Amino acid sequence: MSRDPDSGLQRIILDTARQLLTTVGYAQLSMRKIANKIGYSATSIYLYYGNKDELVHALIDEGVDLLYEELKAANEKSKDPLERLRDMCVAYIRFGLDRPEYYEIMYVLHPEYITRYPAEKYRKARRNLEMMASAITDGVIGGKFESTDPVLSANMAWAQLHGGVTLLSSERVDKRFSEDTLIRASCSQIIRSLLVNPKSVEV
Amino acid sequence: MSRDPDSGLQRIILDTARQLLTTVGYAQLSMRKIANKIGYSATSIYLYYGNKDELVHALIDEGVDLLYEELKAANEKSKDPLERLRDMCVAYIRFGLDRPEYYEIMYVLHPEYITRYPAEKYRKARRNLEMMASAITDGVIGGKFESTDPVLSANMAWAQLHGGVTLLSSERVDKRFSEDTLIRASCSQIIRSLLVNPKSVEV
DNA sequence: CAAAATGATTAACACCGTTAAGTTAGTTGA
DNA sequence: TCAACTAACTTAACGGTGTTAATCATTTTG
Repeated sequence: MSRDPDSGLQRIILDTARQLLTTVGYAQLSMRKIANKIGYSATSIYLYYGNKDELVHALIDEGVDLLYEELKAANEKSKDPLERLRDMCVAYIRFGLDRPEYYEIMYVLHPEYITRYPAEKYRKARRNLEMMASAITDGVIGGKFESTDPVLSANMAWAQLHGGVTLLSSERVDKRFSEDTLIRASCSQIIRSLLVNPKSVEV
Repeated sequence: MSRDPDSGLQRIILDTARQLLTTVGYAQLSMRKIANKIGYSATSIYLYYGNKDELVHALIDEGVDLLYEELKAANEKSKDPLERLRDMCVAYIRFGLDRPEYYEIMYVLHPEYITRYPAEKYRKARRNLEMMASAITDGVIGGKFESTDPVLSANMAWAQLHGGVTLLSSERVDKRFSEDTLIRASCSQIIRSLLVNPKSVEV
């Protein structure tokens, strides 16, 4: 399984899987559908991916990179830790709402699934959280933020963001509030919880 | 479908479905397994539940009631809005972690699923959030809390709690932090975001 | 040239939700 | 009493799923 990454068919499989994922969603993504679409038999996929897990893990990988790029761009837009954090929060939620299929396989799918996710890839996924943690740390150093444990704070921020994304995109949240209202509220909630002087709520 | 709720077999089906849900989890819950366990054919279930959705919705219903009882108990333990809210937050997270299968079908499962969830049941599910909102409102009236929109604040709190539950129970969260640490941090995060005077962080 | 490796296939297994048709037993009404 | 009807349940089947084993060409290598 998983031989030369560029051996033609493997790339085609991954491309088709990605396309199906983003069009019909994970629930409708099947080995047979991928195979049909490219004119191969379903079992051919198993020559390049040991099982469906491996294939989805490859897609998760892409999602992690995609999110990383978004977060990095947000993080580099400004020098101010507060703005960096705020922009990253917005970028995170936007990613979750704009690419729900990626978000689903990355962060929503069954725990069983993620258990089998290789440890090395785990580390890459953690970069994203670390980037937020370092913005918080910078804010603390700069005296604008207050946090006894920036990593814990980053995890709390993540929980807030993740909860927001999932409740929003599953339409479980109160429809009286617009998407924009909820995004703003989430971000200012996170920022305010870190500010030394929360009176300045110009988020 | 869904005739007399107490027509014997219907109850047995629901009981067995619940038992399978809590033992093997939703992913392993199938019509055929339920049927096998009670010695009937799978199609017999369709005499009492139109499809798997209906059956799962009945289970979701139970979960909603279960959570409601927990939240109500927490809400009635004290008169102080802050304590009420704090206890409800803890109760919510505990429910999510102690009954992950219920929590999954209630709040994690595919959006498609919840779309088909009947509107009347939706209302019942909303009671839970309203109870938190009213504790916040009481806190605002009492002058301890600050919130321009208690319902929005309740939704933010919910997002934080939901994010915490899902990240924790899917073990996506940093393992350096104990479950207890994360629960405490989530709750104090929520409370602090509402306090007029956040200096008193004795949560 | 024969042997081995490569890349793909077909057939099959064991599941899944669901539908249609059939069976069996019990009740009702003329 | 006996035919008609109804309720409760079953079997068979459809189309779908992930996955494995066996097979068949084709190409590469010794």
